Amino acid sequence: MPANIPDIVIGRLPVYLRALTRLAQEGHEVTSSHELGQRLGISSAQIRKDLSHFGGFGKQGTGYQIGYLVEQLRQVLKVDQEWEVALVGAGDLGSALAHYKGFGDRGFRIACVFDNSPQKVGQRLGDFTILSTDDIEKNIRERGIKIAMIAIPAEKAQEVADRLIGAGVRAILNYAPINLNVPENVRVQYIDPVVHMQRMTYYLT
Amino acid sequence: MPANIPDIVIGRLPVYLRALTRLAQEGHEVTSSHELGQRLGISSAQIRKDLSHFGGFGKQGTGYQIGYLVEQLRQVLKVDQEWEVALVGAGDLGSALAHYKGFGDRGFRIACVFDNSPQKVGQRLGDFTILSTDDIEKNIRERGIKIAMIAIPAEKAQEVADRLIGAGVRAILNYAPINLNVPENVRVQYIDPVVHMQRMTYYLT
DNA sequence: TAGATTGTTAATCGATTAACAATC
DNA sequence: TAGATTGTTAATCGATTAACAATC
Repeated sequence: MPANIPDIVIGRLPVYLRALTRLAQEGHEVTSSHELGQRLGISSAQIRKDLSHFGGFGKQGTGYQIGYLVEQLRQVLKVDQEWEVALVGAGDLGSALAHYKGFGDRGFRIACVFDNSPQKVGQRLGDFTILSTDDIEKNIRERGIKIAMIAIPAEKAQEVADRLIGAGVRAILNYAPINLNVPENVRVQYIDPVVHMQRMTYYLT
Repeated sequence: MPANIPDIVIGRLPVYLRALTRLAQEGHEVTSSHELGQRLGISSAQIRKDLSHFGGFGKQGTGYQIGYLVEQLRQVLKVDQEWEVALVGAGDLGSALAHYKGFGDRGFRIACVFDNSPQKVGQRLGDFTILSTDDIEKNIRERGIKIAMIAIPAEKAQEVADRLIGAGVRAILNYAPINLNVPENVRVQYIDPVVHMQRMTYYLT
């Protein structure tokens, strides 16, 4: 396991993995840095450089065996296993996430769903029974869950994050439109559709 | 309007804007690059440099008037107006987006919702009547819509994107787990929860 | 062999940070 | 005035790209 890989490189690997999986679905068995780069709109040199941090996965003259490269990237990203994920928030967005079928074959499985509304606690949501947010610590700790998704209003997000982290969570996907303050051994990714759209309006005439 | 601002700078402005709005909600009237940087986990120098691309918004010794800075950033990002947004896909995720209350005061309003399922077309979804995807071109063009959200399966996403773009859309928020090929005058932002989580598992022990 | 493509090095390009004069 | 903080310059740091020997 090589050390000190730039985070920006790590950030591109899941995109490569997704594109490679799709190439495989389309029946391709081999690809090249040029082909992949063209699909993703990035340079072939960048792809080769990124991959070379982890080893030589290709062959001169022919390129990359897609199946093999997918396997290697899964290992690098540690998604050659299934991570249990906690979901906090059973509103519209939380429900959509709970029903989403796309986690399983990419390394994740929602393991429990929390909500703080007494009306919702005990109700079924897809395959889950909604648990009280009071039970976050107990459940997270017992199952050893390291990853959580936060899909609640901004006002409660920091408090919930603190509790998740206290219970052992080390990676948070935050849908609440607010920045979280977390210790440096905890990683956060943000999804806020408005932030993403505001980033594009600048370029509209 | 200054030219040639790095895109990475543009990408941070919505995050600044969100944090400033929250500071205002909390009752602050003034802030500094240090305070804002601390909240966001970035350096004060970066914030000052980023803002300085667009003008001197602060005052030595005292910092930034939050209300004024919010106003200026909204202008820079062109979200001092309300953009009409088309939503394609009325599944779980599309429904969650259609019901989301957080667009309005940040510059966006969903204007129409499309789905290709005959069962759904004509049904109500929140304030909308679901339209057939066959009518995408007509509606987008008539209303002059420039922004769209795609919340459909990967298989149909490229085709829908092509049609949206053909009808005049110039910015796409893509929730489908696939890379889109678009002309260079069209901007795309990607939201794929799995990609975001795979970016974090690398760091988990 | 001839053509293609990798992995890697060096050069270029761009972004971040440190530092400080200006000034509120 | 004294303390604080901006806007900006120069220095540092890091990422991307170009180029090519190696080799399939």
